[in-house]
Amino acid sequence: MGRPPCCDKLNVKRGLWTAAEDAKLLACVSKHGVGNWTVVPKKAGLNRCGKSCRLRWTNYLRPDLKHDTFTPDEEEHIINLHKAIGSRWSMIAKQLPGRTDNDVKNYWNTKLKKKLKNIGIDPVTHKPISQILTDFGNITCLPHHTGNHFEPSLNNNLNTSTAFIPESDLSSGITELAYTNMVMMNPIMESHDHSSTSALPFGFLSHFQAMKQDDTVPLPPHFSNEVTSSCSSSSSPLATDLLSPQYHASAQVMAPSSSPFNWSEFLLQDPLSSTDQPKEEEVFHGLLSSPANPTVGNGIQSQSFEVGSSLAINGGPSLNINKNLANDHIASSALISFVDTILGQDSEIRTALFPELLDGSFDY
DNA sequence: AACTAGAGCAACCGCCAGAGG
DNA sequence: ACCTCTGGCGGTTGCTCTAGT
Repeated sequence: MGRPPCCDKLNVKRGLWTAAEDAKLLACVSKHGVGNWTVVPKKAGLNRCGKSCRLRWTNYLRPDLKHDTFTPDEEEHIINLHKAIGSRWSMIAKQLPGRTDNDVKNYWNTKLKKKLKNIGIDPVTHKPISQILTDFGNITCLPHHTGNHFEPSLNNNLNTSTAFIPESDLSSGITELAYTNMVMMNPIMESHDHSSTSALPFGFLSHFQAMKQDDTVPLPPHFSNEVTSSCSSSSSPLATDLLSPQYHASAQVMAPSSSPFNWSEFLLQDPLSSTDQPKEEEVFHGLLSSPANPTVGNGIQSQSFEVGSSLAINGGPSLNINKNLANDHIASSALISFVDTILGQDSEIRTALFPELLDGSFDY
């Protein structure tokens, strides 16, 4: 048999912690340190699960935690890091001294997502919603029968995707379903002849739904709920997006200057620059090794992570993430090769998972 | 004053990888 | 080798507070 359980799960106290419990936990941790959380409740005289004690300590009682509101600098860090690595809250939190993953996650969900939506940026892809709409306009109307056929399950599966729909878009006649479909289909559609995608492929959607139900079937990166650009091409603007004047123009339009920093800066760049696409951890270490990143744990030597500082990734060319890429030749070259790589990988994934989509004989 | 809706956030849930018995 | 646990993580829930009516 395995280990004995750490506590009687049915009889431990749950819910909010009292001041007395906090004091006991603090006293215990200061006396014995943080090691084996399974014995902490017994040592501290608490009727709590060890897991609950660990959570309380790491999220609230740790002496190095900040409990004040996030600063604009911290906001910048979170947004930049989210754009780079997605919802890896623990990794993001490690870059913000005194903040926990829970803090960062809550702040993102309650404040930053809304802030981005309000200025027309999709908080998942960090792309301007106007661009998504433009792309949608290039796809001819979704047929009614398709909507009727898929609406319930699609809405069920993709509720979160519609969260960012600006009211103006809804009032202008774009339904949530259409919007959802648009966002869903856009990454795949945009690299194909738009004229051939006038109807949603039933086989494709059912394939998608089947994959959602079967964990053994790998989802293509497009369908990740929270997209991470370090491992997925979909969150990064495609080559045509990055290099087109419309992309830059729309980014400018969608980012008013009322914020303490320029929000449009979060739209245009991707930290990956090398043709040899670095692994996720390498990318993040590339971020950490920026010349200005404060030190945070794991033995990683770093200094303050300045948004706008150059990112030297994996020994490759530096990307200044705050400079306009249109004016940055080096960065543009790096991005082009990066995007080429991504497009190639994208194509492979599509061929593997949706051969019918790439087969000219496929009949919708 | 009472009610309601929304925001904020602490805590829980469930999954995973690695480790212990 | 197998089973079960721990620790860590991201996602979600539900309670509390506050502002608006």
